[in-house]
Amino acid sequence: MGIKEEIKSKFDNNQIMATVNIFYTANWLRDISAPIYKKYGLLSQHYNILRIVRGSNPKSVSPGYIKEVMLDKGRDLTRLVDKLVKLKYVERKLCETNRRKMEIKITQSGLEIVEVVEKAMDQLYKGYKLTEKESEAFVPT
Amino acid sequence: MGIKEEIKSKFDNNQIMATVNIFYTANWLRDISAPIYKKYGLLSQHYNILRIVRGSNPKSVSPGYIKEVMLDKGRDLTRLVDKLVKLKYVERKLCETNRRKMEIKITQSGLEIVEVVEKAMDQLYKGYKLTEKESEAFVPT
DNA sequence: ACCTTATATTTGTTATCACAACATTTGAAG
DNA sequence: CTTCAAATGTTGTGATAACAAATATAAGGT
Repeated sequence: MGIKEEIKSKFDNNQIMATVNIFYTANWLRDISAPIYKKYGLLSQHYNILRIVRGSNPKSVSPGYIKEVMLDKGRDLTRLVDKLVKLKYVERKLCETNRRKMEIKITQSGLEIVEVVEKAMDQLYKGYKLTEKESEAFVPT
Repeated sequence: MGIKEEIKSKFDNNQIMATVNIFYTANWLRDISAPIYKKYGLLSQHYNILRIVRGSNPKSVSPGYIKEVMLDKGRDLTRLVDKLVKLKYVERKLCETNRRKMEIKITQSGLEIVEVVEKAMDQLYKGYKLTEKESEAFVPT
């Protein structure tokens, strides 16, 4: 195998190993995060939605918008939001001007819960270590 | 804010952004991989199990062992294996010497299917681009 | 107005996840 | 030998994921 092929093969191999490790790391992150969300009866996706809805507060947002910007594409958004409604973290009502749309708005207790979870997550993130190399490599440029 | 705090804060921030991006990347990888698995009636976890079982072939392995080494901790291993048994990709029988254990062994068609999926995944991996920096950063040293 | 197509979200269904409870077998202490 | 804790898997159950189909509204053309 010539030098070029060798480099290429090394790169392919790195790419595959990296892919595996990304899966592994993401699963690990999910597993250490889940208990925190769970403490408040949420999934990471609920938290993600709450942050999105908070981001536009006091304007309300539509499910379609949420779906667009979610980290993990919300394939079952209606029922995720159902739960947040039931927990009274968001309110949902028909849009007056376009009756196909729903308007979703975060409540006061929604705001409070996001903040609490946010702090817990910050603590968690401080507790684990990505190497600086890993962190920097994964910050989009 | 002094220079030290600034650096630390930058690092914290990088770490959080990296974390978000790992989630994002992992979800993306999952989404582009899923259709390939699906084509053969599998989930990524099934594929992961098949590769593990193949790894020990012709020796058989126990569910406990699979659980240990799986990328995504198999929380419901029995039923994941159930499906592989139903598809005739593995065989499962009681261990003679320790009747608490099960012995799981890959079949010929299991071997074939892994190889096919493996090739499809290789093709996929060649089609997308992690930067070299990303790949290298995520190869464990 | 009426028909067709596009948009926005919900619902139905099957399979899977997550977690706890259960069952069986083993090994070891008394 | 009997009893009991640990090891190993399985099963039950409610919640969620994935995907297709259904509903409802809007918009545009004729």
